[in-house]
Amino acid sequence: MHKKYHKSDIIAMGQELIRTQGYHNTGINDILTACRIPKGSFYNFFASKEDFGRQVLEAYGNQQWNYLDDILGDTADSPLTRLQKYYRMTIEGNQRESFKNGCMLNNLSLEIGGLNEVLAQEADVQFNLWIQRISQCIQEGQDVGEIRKDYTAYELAEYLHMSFNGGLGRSKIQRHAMGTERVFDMTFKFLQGM
Amino acid sequence: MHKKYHKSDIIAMGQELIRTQGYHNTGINDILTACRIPKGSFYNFFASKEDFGRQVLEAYGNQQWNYLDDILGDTADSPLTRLQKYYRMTIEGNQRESFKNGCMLNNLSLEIGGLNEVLAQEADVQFNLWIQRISQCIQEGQDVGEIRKDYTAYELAEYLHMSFNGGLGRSKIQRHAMGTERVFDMTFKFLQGM
DNA sequence: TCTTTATTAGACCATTCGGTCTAATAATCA
DNA sequence: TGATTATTAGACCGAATGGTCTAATAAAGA
Repeated sequence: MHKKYHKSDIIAMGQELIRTQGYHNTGINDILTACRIPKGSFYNFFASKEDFGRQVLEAYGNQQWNYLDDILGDTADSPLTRLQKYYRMTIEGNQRESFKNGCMLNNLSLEIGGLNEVLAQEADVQFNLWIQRISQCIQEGQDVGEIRKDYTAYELAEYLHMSFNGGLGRSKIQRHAMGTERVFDMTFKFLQGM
Repeated sequence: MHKKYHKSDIIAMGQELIRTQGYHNTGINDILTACRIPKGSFYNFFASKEDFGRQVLEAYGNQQWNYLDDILGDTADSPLTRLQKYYRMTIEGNQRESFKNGCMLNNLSLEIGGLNEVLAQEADVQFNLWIQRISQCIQEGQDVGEIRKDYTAYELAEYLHMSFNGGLGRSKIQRHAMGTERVFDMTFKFLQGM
Protein backbone atom coordinates (compact mmCIF):
# COMPACT_ATOMS: atom_id res chain seq x y z
CA MET A 1 0.00 0.00 0.00
CA HIS A 2 1.21 3.44 -0.85
CA LYS A 3 1.15 5.66 2.18
CA LYS A 4 1.86 9.34 1.89
CA TYR A 5 3.52 9.58 5.28
CA HIS A 6 5.55 7.04 7.18
CA LYS A 7 5.64 6.52 10.91
CA SER A 8 9.39 5.98 10.85
CA ASP A 9 9.94 9.40 9.27
CA ILE A 10 7.84 11.09 11.93
CA ILE A 11 9.74 9.25 14.64
CA ALA A 12 13.08 10.22 13.12
CA MET A 13 12.11 13.88 12.99
CA GLY A 14 10.64 13.83 16.49
CA GLN A 15 13.80 12.16 17.75
CA GLU A 16 15.89 15.01 16.41
CA LEU A 17 13.58 17.66 17.87
CA ILE A 18 13.34 16.03 21.28
CA ARG A 19 17.05 15.35 21.42
CA THR A 20 17.90 18.98 20.74
CA GLN A 21 14.98 20.75 22.46
CA GLY A 22 13.77 18.40 25.16
CA TYR A 23 10.45 16.65 25.65
CA HIS A 24 8.30 19.33 27.27
CA ASN A 25 9.82 21.99 25.06
CA THR A 26 8.83 20.16 21.88
CA GLY A 27 5.19 20.52 20.92
CA ILE A 28 3.14 18.32 18.62
CA ASN A 29 2.88 21.28 16.27
CA ASP A 30 6.66 21.51 16.04
CA ILE A 31 6.68 17.96 14.76
CA LEU A 32 3.78 18.53 12.37
CA THR A 33 5.48 21.59 10.92
CA ALA A 34 8.86 19.87 10.59
CA CYS A 35 7.34 16.82 8.89
CA ARG A 36 4.69 18.83 7.00
CA ILE A 37 1.95 16.44 8.05
CA PRO A 38 -1.56 17.24 9.27
CA LYS A 39 -2.51 16.55 12.85
CA GLY A 40 -4.90 13.79 11.84
CA SER A 41 -2.05 11.72 10.46
CA PHE A 42 0.00 12.13 13.59
CA TYR A 43 -2.81 10.90 15.79
CA ASN A 44 -3.51 8.10 13.36
CA PHE A 45 -0.05 6.73 14.06
CA PHE A 46 0.34 7.69 17.71
CA ALA A 47 -2.15 7.53 20.56
CA SER A 48 -0.71 10.50 22.44
CA LYS A 49 2.40 12.57 22.93
CA GLU A 50 3.48 10.10 25.59
CA ASP A 51 3.04 7.19 23.19
CA PHE A 52 5.01 9.09 20.56
CA GLY A 53 7.75 9.86 23.09
CA ARG A 54 7.95 6.20 24.05
CA GLN A 55 8.40 5.11 20.46
CA VAL A 56 10.98 7.83 19.85
CA LEU A 57 12.91 6.59 22.89
CA GLU A 58 12.71 3.03 21.64
CA ALA A 59 13.89 3.96 18.16
CA TYR A 60 16.75 6.04 19.54
CA GLY A 61 17.76 3.19 21.81
CA ASN A 62 17.82 0.68 18.98
CA GLN A 63 19.68 3.02 16.67
CA GLN A 64 22.38 3.77 19.20
CA TRP A 65 22.62 0.13 20.18
CA ASN A 66 23.43 -0.75 16.58
CA TYR A 67 26.07 1.95 16.48
CA LEU A 68 27.52 0.63 19.71
CA ASP A 69 27.45 -2.93 18.42
CA ASP A 70 29.21 -1.91 15.21
CA ILE A 71 32.17 -0.52 17.08
CA LEU A 72 32.37 -3.02 19.93
CA GLY A 73 31.94 -5.91 17.52
CA ASP A 74 34.92 -4.98 15.40
CA THR A 75 37.46 -7.47 16.67
CA ALA A 76 40.27 -5.88 14.68
CA ASP A 77 40.88 -3.85 17.83
CA SER A 78 41.35 -5.15 21.37
CA PRO A 79 38.28 -4.98 23.65
CA LEU A 80 39.60 -2.03 25.65
CA THR A 81 40.55 -0.17 22.48
CA ARG A 82 37.06 -0.73 21.10
CA LEU A 83 35.49 0.71 24.22
CA GLN A 84 37.78 3.71 24.10
CA LYS A 85 37.00 4.12 20.42
CA TYR A 86 33.27 4.20 21.12
CA TYR A 87 33.47 6.87 23.79
CA ARG A 88 36.09 8.80 21.84
CA MET A 89 33.77 8.91 18.84
CA THR A 90 30.87 9.93 21.05
CA ILE A 91 32.90 12.82 22.42
CA GLU A 92 33.78 13.87 18.88
CA GLY A 93 30.16 13.68 17.79
CA ASN A 94 29.14 15.92 20.67
CA GLN A 95 32.08 18.22 20.01
CA ARG A 96 30.65 18.86 16.55
CA GLU A 97 27.46 20.13 18.19
CA SER A 98 29.38 22.11 20.82
CA PHE A 99 27.99 19.66 23.41
CA LYS A 100 24.63 21.42 23.21
CA ASN A 101 22.56 18.27 22.79
CA GLY A 102 24.16 15.20 24.26
CA CYS A 103 22.52 11.82 24.59
CA MET A 104 18.74 11.80 24.29
CA LEU A 105 18.41 8.91 26.72
CA ASN A 106 20.47 10.74 29.30
CA ASN A 107 18.58 13.99 28.74
CA LEU A 108 15.14 12.42 28.99
CA SER A 109 16.10 10.35 32.02
CA LEU A 110 16.57 13.55 33.98
CA GLU A 111 13.76 15.53 32.38
CA ILE A 112 10.95 13.00 32.65
CA GLY A 113 12.35 10.07 34.62
CA GLY A 114 10.64 11.21 37.79
CA LEU A 115 7.40 12.35 36.17
CA ASN A 116 6.31 9.77 33.65
CA GLU A 117 6.29 6.08 34.44
CA VAL A 118 5.88 4.92 30.84
CA LEU A 119 8.79 6.96 29.51
CA ALA A 120 10.96 6.17 32.52
CA GLN A 121 10.45 2.45 31.95
CA GLU A 122 11.24 2.67 28.26
CA ALA A 123 14.39 4.64 29.06
CA ASP A 124 15.38 2.00 31.57
CA VAL A 125 14.88 -0.82 29.06
CA GLN A 126 17.05 0.90 26.46
CA PHE A 127 19.68 1.86 28.99
CA ASN A 128 19.94 -1.74 30.15
CA LEU A 129 20.40 -3.00 26.61
CA TRP A 130 23.32 -0.65 26.10
CA ILE A 131 24.88 -1.67 29.40
CA GLN A 132 24.56 -5.32 28.43
CA ARG A 133 26.35 -4.70 25.16
CA ILE A 134 29.11 -2.72 26.86
CA SER A 135 29.33 -5.37 29.54
CA GLN A 136 30.00 -8.05 26.93
CA CYS A 137 32.98 -6.12 25.60
CA ILE A 138 34.29 -5.47 29.09
CA GLN A 139 34.08 -9.19 29.78
CA GLU A 140 36.24 -9.78 26.73
CA GLY A 141 38.68 -7.20 28.05
CA GLN A 142 38.79 -8.99 31.37
CA ASP A 143 39.40 -12.30 29.63
CA VAL A 144 42.46 -10.96 27.83
CA GLY A 145 43.68 -9.21 31.00
CA GLU A 146 43.16 -5.63 29.82
CA ILE A 147 40.51 -4.83 32.42
CA ARG A 148 40.43 -5.35 36.18
CA LYS A 149 38.59 -8.40 37.45
CA ASP A 150 37.69 -7.45 41.00
CA TYR A 151 34.35 -6.15 39.72
CA THR A 152 31.98 -7.95 37.37
CA ALA A 153 31.87 -6.82 33.76
CA TYR A 154 28.32 -5.63 34.30
CA GLU A 155 29.24 -3.47 37.30
CA LEU A 156 32.08 -1.89 35.39
CA ALA A 157 29.87 -1.31 32.36
CA GLU A 158 27.28 0.48 34.45
CA TYR A 159 29.93 2.58 36.08
CA LEU A 160 31.61 3.47 32.81
CA HIS A 161 28.45 4.59 31.12
CA MET A 162 26.91 6.41 34.08
CA SER A 163 30.11 8.36 34.69
CA PHE A 164 30.28 9.32 31.06
CA ASN A 165 26.71 10.60 31.21
CA GLY A 166 27.65 12.73 34.19
CA GLY A 167 30.47 14.23 32.14
CA LEU A 168 28.07 15.06 29.32
CA GLY A 169 25.99 17.19 31.69
CA ARG A 170 28.97 19.29 32.64
CA SER A 171 30.08 19.61 29.02
CA LYS A 172 26.60 20.80 28.13
CA ILE A 173 26.65 23.85 30.38
CA GLN A 174 30.29 24.56 29.64
CA ARG A 175 29.97 23.92 25.90
CA HIS A 176 33.35 22.35 26.28
CA ALA A 177 34.85 18.85 26.13
CA MET A 178 36.53 19.09 29.53
CA GLY A 179 33.84 17.26 31.50
CA THR A 180 33.60 14.29 29.19
CA GLU A 181 37.36 14.18 28.65
CA ARG A 182 38.01 14.13 32.37
CA VAL A 183 35.55 11.32 32.87
CA PHE A 184 36.90 9.44 29.88
CA ASP A 185 40.43 9.63 31.20
CA MET A 186 39.74 8.69 34.79
CA THR A 187 37.14 6.02 34.22
CA PHE A 188 39.38 4.15 31.81
CA LYS A 189 42.19 4.45 34.33
CA PHE A 190 39.91 2.84 36.87
CA LEU A 191 38.90 0.07 34.45
CA GLN A 192 42.54 -0.79 34.06
CA GLY A 193 43.05 -0.83 37.81
CA MET A 194 45.30 2.20 37.72
CA MET B 1 8.91 48.51 54.89
CA HIS B 2 6.16 46.01 55.27
CA LYS B 3 5.80 43.97 52.13
CA LYS B 4 3.03 41.48 51.74
CA TYR B 5 5.09 39.08 49.64
CA HIS B 6 8.76 38.36 49.71
CA LYS B 7 10.96 37.54 46.77
CA SER B 8 12.80 34.89 48.76
CA ASP B 9 9.54 33.00 49.42
CA ILE B 10 8.67 33.02 45.73
CA ILE B 11 12.15 31.77 44.88
CA ALA B 12 11.94 29.02 47.50
CA MET B 13 8.62 27.81 46.13
CA GLY B 14 9.76 28.03 42.51
CA GLN B 15 12.89 26.12 43.43
CA GLU B 16 10.80 23.28 44.76
CA LEU B 17 8.52 23.24 41.73
CA ILE B 18 11.34 23.39 39.21
CA ARG B 19 13.35 20.78 41.05
CA THR B 20 10.48 18.32 41.03
CA GLN B 21 8.80 19.18 37.72
CA GLY B 22 11.47 20.68 35.53
CA TYR B 23 11.83 24.12 34.01
CA HIS B 24 9.66 23.91 30.90
CA ASN B 25 7.09 21.86 32.75
CA THR B 26 6.61 24.51 35.43
CA GLY B 27 4.46 27.46 34.39
CA ILE B 28 4.33 30.92 35.92
CA ASN B 29 0.78 30.14 36.97
CA ASP B 30 1.95 27.09 38.90
CA ILE B 31 4.16 29.38 40.94
CA LEU B 32 1.45 32.00 41.42
CA THR B 33 -1.01 29.39 42.62
CA ALA B 34 1.50 27.76 44.97
CA CYS B 35 2.52 31.10 46.50
CA ARG B 36 -0.97 32.63 46.24
CA ILE B 37 0.36 35.80 44.70
CA PRO B 38 -1.04 37.80 41.80
CA LYS B 39 0.84 37.93 38.54
CA GLY B 40 1.65 41.61 38.97
CA SER B 41 3.72 40.90 42.05
CA PHE B 42 5.66 38.18 40.30
CA TYR B 43 6.60 40.45 37.44
CA ASN B 44 7.41 43.20 39.88
CA PHE B 45 10.14 41.00 41.35
CA PHE B 46 11.26 39.17 38.22
CA ALA B 47 11.77 40.46 34.70
CA SER B 48 10.86 37.18 33.03
CA LYS B 49 10.65 33.45 33.54
CA GLU B 50 14.29 33.23 32.52
CA ASP B 51 15.28 35.84 35.10
CA PHE B 52 13.29 33.95 37.72
CA GLY B 53 14.93 30.69 36.72
CA ARG B 54 18.36 32.27 36.99
CA GLN B 55 17.69 33.49 40.50
CA VAL B 56 16.24 30.13 41.51
CA LEU B 57 19.38 28.45 40.25
CA GLU B 58 21.55 30.93 42.15
CA ALA B 59 19.59 30.42 45.38
CA TYR B 60 19.70 26.65 45.03
CA GLY B 61 23.44 26.78 44.39
CA ASN B 62 24.10 28.89 47.47
CA GLN B 63 21.86 26.78 49.65
CA GLN B 64 23.50 23.54 48.63
CA TRP B 65 26.93 25.08 48.91
CA ASN B 66 26.21 25.91 52.54
CA TYR B 67 25.04 22.37 53.16
CA LEU B 68 28.20 21.07 51.51
CA ASP B 69 30.36 23.44 53.52
CA ASP B 70 28.69 22.37 56.76
CA ILE B 71 29.62 18.75 56.25
CA LEU B 72 33.02 19.18 54.65
CA GLY B 73 34.00 21.76 57.23
CA ASP B 74 33.39 19.49 60.19
CA THR B 75 36.94 18.50 61.02
CA ALA B 76 35.82 15.95 63.58
CA ASP B 77 35.96 13.48 60.69
CA SER B 78 38.86 12.87 58.33
CA PRO B 79 38.62 14.57 54.91
CA LEU B 80 37.77 11.35 53.08
CA THR B 81 35.14 10.46 55.67
CA ARG B 82 33.59 13.89 55.30
CA LEU B 83 33.35 13.48 51.54
CA GLN B 84 31.79 10.06 51.93
CA LYS B 85 29.41 11.47 54.50
CA TYR B 86 28.24 14.18 52.12
CA TYR B 87 27.49 11.82 49.25
CA ARG B 88 26.04 9.24 51.61
CA MET B 89 23.62 11.81 52.96
CA THR B 90 22.77 12.94 49.46
CA ILE B 91 21.91 9.38 48.50
CA GLU B 92 19.74 9.07 51.58
CA GLY B 93 17.96 12.34 50.80
CA ASN B 94 17.20 11.12 47.31
CA GLN B 95 16.18 7.73 48.64
CA ARG B 96 13.46 9.45 50.67
CA GLU B 97 12.03 10.83 47.42
CA SER B 98 12.45 7.52 45.60
CA PHE B 99 15.09 9.22 43.44
CA LYS B 100 12.33 10.98 41.54
CA ASN B 101 13.81 14.44 41.75
CA GLY B 102 17.55 14.48 42.13
CA CYS B 103 19.76 17.54 41.99
CA MET B 104 18.20 20.61 40.43
CA LEU B 105 21.50 21.81 39.04
CA ASN B 106 22.09 18.46 37.38
CA ASN B 107 18.52 18.33 36.06
CA LEU B 108 18.56 21.84 34.62
CA SER B 109 22.00 21.38 33.12
CA LEU B 110 20.59 18.73 30.83
CA GLU B 111 17.20 20.31 30.28
CA ILE B 112 18.24 23.84 29.41
CA GLY B 113 22.04 23.79 29.23
CA GLY B 114 21.99 23.64 25.46
CA LEU B 115 19.08 26.02 24.95
CA ASN B 116 19.49 28.99 27.24
CA GLU B 117 22.78 30.82 27.57
CA VAL B 118 21.82 32.75 30.70
CA LEU B 119 20.69 29.71 32.64
CA ALA B 120 23.59 27.60 31.39
CA GLN B 121 26.06 30.19 32.63
CA GLU B 122 24.43 30.46 36.04
CA ALA B 123 24.45 26.66 36.34
CA ASP B 124 28.12 26.66 35.43
CA VAL B 125 28.95 29.29 38.06
CA GLN B 126 27.19 27.35 40.80
CA PHE B 127 28.66 24.04 39.69
CA ASN B 128 32.15 25.51 39.81
CA LEU B 129 31.62 26.80 43.33
CA TRP B 130 30.65 23.33 44.52
CA ILE B 131 33.63 21.78 42.80
CA GLN B 132 35.94 24.28 44.44
CA ARG B 133 34.58 23.42 47.87
CA ILE B 134 34.88 19.70 47.22
CA SER B 135 38.34 20.23 45.81
CA GLN B 136 39.45 21.89 49.04
CA CYS B 137 38.42 18.85 51.06
CA ILE B 138 40.10 16.51 48.59
CA GLN B 139 43.28 18.54 48.94
CA GLU B 140 43.11 17.99 52.68
CA GLY B 141 42.65 14.28 52.03
CA GLN B 142 45.70 14.27 49.81
CA ASP B 143 47.69 16.08 52.45
CA VAL B 144 46.96 13.42 55.06
CA GLY B 145 47.56 10.63 52.53
CA GLU B 146 43.98 9.40 52.27
CA ILE B 147 43.56 10.34 48.62
CA ARG B 148 45.75 9.68 45.59
CA LYS B 149 48.06 12.46 44.49
CA ASP B 150 48.66 11.65 40.83
CA TYR B 151 45.75 13.94 39.92
CA THR B 152 45.13 17.43 41.26
CA ALA B 153 42.47 17.88 43.91
CA TYR B 154 40.43 19.89 41.43
CA GLU B 155 40.52 17.17 38.79
CA LEU B 156 39.44 14.57 41.30
CA ALA B 157 36.68 16.83 42.61
CA GLU B 158 35.28 17.31 39.13
CA TYR B 159 35.40 13.61 38.48
CA LEU B 160 33.79 12.70 41.76
CA HIS B 161 30.87 15.05 41.35
CA MET B 162 30.27 14.45 37.65
CA SER B 163 30.25 10.68 38.14
CA PHE B 164 27.81 11.02 40.99
CA ASN B 165 25.52 13.10 38.81
CA GLY B 166 25.61 10.36 36.20
CA GLY B 167 24.52 7.88 38.83
CA LEU B 168 21.59 10.09 39.81
CA GLY B 169 20.24 9.90 36.26
CA ARG B 170 20.19 6.14 36.33
CA SER B 171 18.63 6.08 39.78
CA LYS B 172 15.94 8.42 38.54
CA ILE B 173 14.63 6.08 35.85
CA GLN B 174 15.11 3.03 38.02
CA ARG B 175 13.69 4.66 41.15
CA HIS B 176 16.42 2.74 42.88
CA ALA B 177 19.67 3.53 44.68
CA MET B 178 21.75 1.12 42.60
CA GLY B 179 23.12 3.71 40.16
CA THR B 180 24.26 6.17 42.78
CA GLU B 181 25.54 3.41 45.08
CA ARG B 182 27.61 1.91 42.28
CA VAL B 183 29.12 5.26 41.45
CA PHE B 184 29.70 6.05 45.11
CA ASP B 185 31.53 2.79 45.66
CA MET B 186 33.73 2.87 42.59
CA THR B 187 34.56 6.56 42.54
CA PHE B 188 35.75 6.46 46.13
CA LYS B 189 37.81 3.39 45.31
CA PHE B 190 39.40 5.39 42.52
CA LEU B 191 40.06 8.36 44.80
CA GLN B 192 41.95 6.05 47.14
CA GLY B 193 43.96 4.65 44.24
CA MET B 194 42.36 1.23 44.56
C1' DT C 1 2.72 67.78 53.37
C1' DC C 2 3.35 66.54 48.61
C1' DT C 3 5.61 63.83 45.30
C1' DT C 4 7.59 59.84 43.81
C1' DT C 5 8.35 55.15 43.71
C1' DA C 6 7.44 50.21 44.96
C1' DT C 7 4.06 47.01 45.44
C1' DT C 8 -0.36 44.70 45.00
C1' DA C 9 -4.08 43.18 42.12
C1' DG C 10 -6.01 40.75 38.45
C1' DA C 11 -8.25 41.45 33.89
C1' DC C 12 -6.67 40.80 29.57
C1' DC C 13 -3.63 39.55 25.40
C1' DA C 14 -2.17 36.66 21.49
C1' DT C 15 -0.24 32.30 21.05
C1' DT C 16 0.44 27.64 21.86
C1' DC C 17 -0.73 23.38 24.25
C1' DG C 18 -2.37 18.37 23.62
C1' DG C 19 -6.21 16.43 21.79
C1' DT C 20 -10.94 15.59 19.29
C1' DC C 21 -13.94 15.52 15.52
C1' DT C 22 -15.87 15.11 11.00
C1' DA C 23 -15.30 14.55 6.28
C1' DA C 24 -13.02 13.05 2.31
C1' DT C 25 -10.09 9.80 0.10
C1' DA C 26 -7.53 5.67 -0.82
C1' DA C 27 -6.53 0.95 -0.36
C1' DT C 28 -7.87 -3.85 0.95
C1' DC C 29 -10.74 -7.68 1.32
C1' DA C 30 -15.03 -10.40 0.58
C1' DT D 1 -18.33 -5.07 -7.54
C1' DG D 2 -19.49 -3.40 -2.67
C1' DA D 3 -18.24 -3.07 2.09
C1' DT D 4 -14.75 -2.14 5.20
C1' DT D 5 -10.83 -0.14 7.00
C1' DA D 6 -6.66 2.91 7.08
C1' DT D 7 -5.16 7.21 6.07
C1' DT D 8 -5.22 12.11 5.02
C1' DA D 9 -6.82 16.65 6.08
C1' DG D 10 -7.42 20.48 8.96
C1' DA D 11 -11.01 23.06 11.52
C1' DC D 12 -11.97 23.29 16.08
C1' DC D 13 -11.82 22.67 21.38
C1' DG D 14 -10.93 24.22 26.17
C1' DA D 15 -7.05 24.94 28.85
C1' DA D 16 -2.65 26.77 29.65
C1' DT D 17 1.39 29.48 28.03
C1' DG D 18 4.49 33.77 29.09
C1' DG D 19 3.70 38.36 29.31
C1' DT D 20 1.36 43.29 29.38
C1' DC D 21 -1.50 46.76 31.11
C1' DT D 22 -4.01 49.78 34.07
C1' DA D 23 -5.56 50.96 38.43
C1' DA D 24 -5.36 51.12 43.28
C1' DT D 25 -2.64 51.30 47.37
C1' DA D 26 1.19 51.78 50.40
C1' DA D 27 5.49 53.47 51.73
C1' DA D 28 9.57 56.59 51.44
C1' DG D 29 11.89 60.75 50.53
C1' DA D 30 11.95 65.86 49.82
